[in-house]
Amino acid sequence: MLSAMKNSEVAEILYNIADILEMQDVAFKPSAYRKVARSIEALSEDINELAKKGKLKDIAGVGESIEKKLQELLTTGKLAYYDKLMKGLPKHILDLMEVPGLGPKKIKVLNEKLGIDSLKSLEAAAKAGKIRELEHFGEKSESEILKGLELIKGGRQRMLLGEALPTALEIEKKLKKLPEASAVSIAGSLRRRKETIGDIDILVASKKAPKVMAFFTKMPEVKRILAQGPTKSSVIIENGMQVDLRVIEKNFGAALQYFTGSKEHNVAVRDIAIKKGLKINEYGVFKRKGNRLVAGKTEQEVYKAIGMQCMAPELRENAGEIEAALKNKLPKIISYNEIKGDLHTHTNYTDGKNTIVEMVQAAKKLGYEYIAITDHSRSEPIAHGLDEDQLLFQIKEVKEADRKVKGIKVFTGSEVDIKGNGELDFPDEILKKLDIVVASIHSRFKSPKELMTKRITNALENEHVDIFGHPTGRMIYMREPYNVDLKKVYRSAIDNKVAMEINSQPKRMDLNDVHAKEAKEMGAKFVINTDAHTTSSLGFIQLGVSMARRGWLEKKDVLNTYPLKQLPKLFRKVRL
DNA sequence: GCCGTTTTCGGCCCGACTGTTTTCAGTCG
Repeated sequence: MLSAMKNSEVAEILYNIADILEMQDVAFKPSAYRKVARSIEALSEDINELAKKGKLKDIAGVGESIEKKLQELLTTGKLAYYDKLMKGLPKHILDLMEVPGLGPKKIKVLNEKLGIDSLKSLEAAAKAGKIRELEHFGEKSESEILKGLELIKGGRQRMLLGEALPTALEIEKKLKKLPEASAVSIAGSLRRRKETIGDIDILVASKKAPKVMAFFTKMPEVKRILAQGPTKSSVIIENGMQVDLRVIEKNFGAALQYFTGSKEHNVAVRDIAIKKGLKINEYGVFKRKGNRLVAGKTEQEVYKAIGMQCMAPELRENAGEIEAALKNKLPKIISYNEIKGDLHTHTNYTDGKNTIVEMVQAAKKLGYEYIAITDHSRSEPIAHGLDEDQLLFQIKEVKEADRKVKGIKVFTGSEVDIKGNGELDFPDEILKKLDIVVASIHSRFKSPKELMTKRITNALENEHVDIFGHPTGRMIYMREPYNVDLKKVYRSAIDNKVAMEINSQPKRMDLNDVHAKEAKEMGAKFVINTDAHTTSSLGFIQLGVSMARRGWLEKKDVLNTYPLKQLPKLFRKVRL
């Protein structure tokens, strides 16, 4: 049987088509294909589902011709048009698109003049000094190509939000101290709190751009300057991250809106502006006739000028927020200070680093009203999972900590392993002694979809389970999510009053934004937890909240935003 | 190839930076 194509695979083929057409000097079609590719990447639904419902044309940018091609691709796994385009082409030539600074046009020249058709032949030609001899290329382009090739070999990938954010905040802080800077903000995907970040974007308002640029490019952590102009500079800092700085003189709001993106969001926003006879760029909102400035000081002003509600950066992905903002129907998404407690934490009883009391005191310091101690169960030998006796012993100590540390409620709990057969790692008479039970998968990740789905729904049907921990099991860049029918899992969680976890570990961030939004639309409830193994990682909660915000979750959807005294209504075993 | 409260034909988001030119094309975000 033909295995279904993923949205990302379909998008990649469309991107490839666009690149090939551009090499052939075909006008406008490339951007048409790219637009559809971007729409498909941003879809929250499986494109195969859309195809089944005959709704491919609902995808932005899809017309008759591309609809037919998508149908062919999704039903047969092949696309004659694409094969035909690829036929006359060297097999690996599209790999060259990965080299920074090379696009379809330059690749075409390299291929025609030097016969370059792969990364390997590109490197050989560059090292032999042949590229500098080409028209419109020079020594500099040649050495940039070699640097680019090194970068690809190093496999530099996007960094995790949890890694990029602290670095960016440091740099932002330094820039804020400059007397020449009247406003400073992180922008780009980092401001939108995407789970992975390509590079750090920072925006500064200043009338003395050269001074700001000089300070920025001379910061001690700068290792290499990639570009430096009067309004834009790019550097690589010592930990390998790329940081881009933009300086603008005025209308900070317009610039911030522009550089926050996403690109898809901005294209859609500009489209609306055009229809209203307006033009939006980083300098402001202008009347198309006469070029008169009508807005730009703040982001609110920019959105208002085109008849939209202003929305949090986390929502700007062209995933429905534009339509909602036009109708004044944006959700009131959860704020960063509304979490009242953490319901998934570990201690040195298992693989955590701190004692129960240390964890409790750290939670109190964050202003929490409650915390649950949920160490691993016995099936987790790697994490030194507790057996029944050890757990019973720990329960006593947790209760003691609850009495000892005033001003915060400490719940007993466990992160119970869901075994291969869907049974839980502790019997019911143990589970019912606990206030909070988090059920999670830690083994047999490769179970087939049906089995995995059944395994999970079985576990969620146990009346003692409160939370389904890190629901997809993915680890960013390290482990794919397990194969599971998530809709059935959400349904089971809703029916059994189990909350879906948004796990805030930087590598997990699980559920992610798209899944959380889907689950919410079906009626699921959530908890945002850190799964902290140290006192300091309780701070990861901010990452989980950002994921929830990106998933359009509101305060009422997230159970650990409720005050302590309401918890017995929300969780079955919690007693105060 | 797509799309329509400027249009069913004739437009397509837009500006900065780079390297190569000597006024600009390509790339990037």
